[in-house]
Amino acid sequence: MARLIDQSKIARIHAATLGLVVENGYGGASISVIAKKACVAEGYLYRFYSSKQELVTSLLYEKINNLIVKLQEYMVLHSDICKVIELLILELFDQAETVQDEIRFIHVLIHDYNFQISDSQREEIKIICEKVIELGVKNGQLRTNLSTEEVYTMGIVYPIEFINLRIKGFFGTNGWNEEDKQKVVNFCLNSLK
Amino acid sequence: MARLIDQSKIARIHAATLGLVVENGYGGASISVIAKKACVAEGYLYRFYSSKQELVTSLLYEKINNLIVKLQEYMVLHSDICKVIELLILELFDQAETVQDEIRFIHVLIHDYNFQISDSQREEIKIICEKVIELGVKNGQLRTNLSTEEVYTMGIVYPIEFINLRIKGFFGTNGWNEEDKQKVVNFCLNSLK
DNA sequence: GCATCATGAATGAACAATCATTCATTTAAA
DNA sequence: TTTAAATGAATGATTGTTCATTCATGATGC
Repeated sequence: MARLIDQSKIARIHAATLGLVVENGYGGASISVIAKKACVAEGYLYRFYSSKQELVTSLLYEKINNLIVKLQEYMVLHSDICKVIELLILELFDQAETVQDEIRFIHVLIHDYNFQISDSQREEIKIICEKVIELGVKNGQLRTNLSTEEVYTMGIVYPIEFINLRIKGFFGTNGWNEEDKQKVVNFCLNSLK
Repeated sequence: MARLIDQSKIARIHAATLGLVVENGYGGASISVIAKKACVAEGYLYRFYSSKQELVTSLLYEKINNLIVKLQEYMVLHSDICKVIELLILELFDQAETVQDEIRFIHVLIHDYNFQISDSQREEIKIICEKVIELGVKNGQLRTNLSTEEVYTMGIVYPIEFINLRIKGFFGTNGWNEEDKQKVVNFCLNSLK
């Protein structure tokens, strides 16, 4: 038998891809640069992915799925829908603090025209949003005429957009503190109440 | 004397660039394709721009400036700050309806890592947001503890994001009607009240 | 325990395609 | 005739991808 596949190489390719996409966008993350950063041969990733597009897409799928799973866990644990939304937003901040790249990776690719969230994930997100509305309305925590888009936008898009504004220092302020986080939570929740 | 510069060629280059960036993103809008679509020689645009980046950047600058000017006009005409915000959001919808590409062009590039709004424009936007807060608080139409980011996000980013969600048919619905537009206006205004 | 073989993990030079950019040349109007 | 507008073939760098080759190691026979 031949030697075993070195899993650390794959992990390194993943990490390098993530970092380079975040830093330079999809176009700026070329195979040769990814391979160099991962200390791996240029053609190596083609043993696992049929193309650069597939590599990045599968990575995106995974990161989004992590969020979906987290969100579903919250919904199982809490009947208080405001708590669920708060936990989700704080999770986004938390990821941005600890593994900053992951949240920016999603942010970059979600707005890139080479990509789109898979239909199944989009459907999952839609269903979750509808469940949020149903539960929130039932126990009187949310407005009755909420749309899927409003929940999605204020639960995910707004916080991610805020985080990126702060990471880029768009209005001169970099980073955030506990008060900022709570302010975002309240802002998003209020808009849905 | 030699002949005069054919202005329609420049206009065609602009239009082609806009359309292709919207359709395929910055990376997908190559010089050769732009030139082909504009029915112009490949190297022609270099008579007016020193690079592809400069061409696209100046186009972005112009489109954003149009919005800033529109917004400033609204603020001169109306002391009712809610009316100003409503007009701005309706203008975004209007542009999306009539010259769909312009609003998508901004949306694509604003999230592309090859670009950023110029410092001067960013400063202008910041100042306008602060003025909105000042006026809105003075006549009791807006909350007292509003941040620049909240005004910017709900006045511009949210509507643009909504429009793109609908253009892409993200949740299955394409386009919008008058009721949708008013709902967005109300949603954004309420979040700032 | 050691040498050998067979396997497939890993490499990286080579490929064609495409990229942005240049500039000698052509063209047409002043 | 003069001038500069306009062209588009050519350039060199870079792209994603391929595949013949190399290399490390687990299995096998002694």
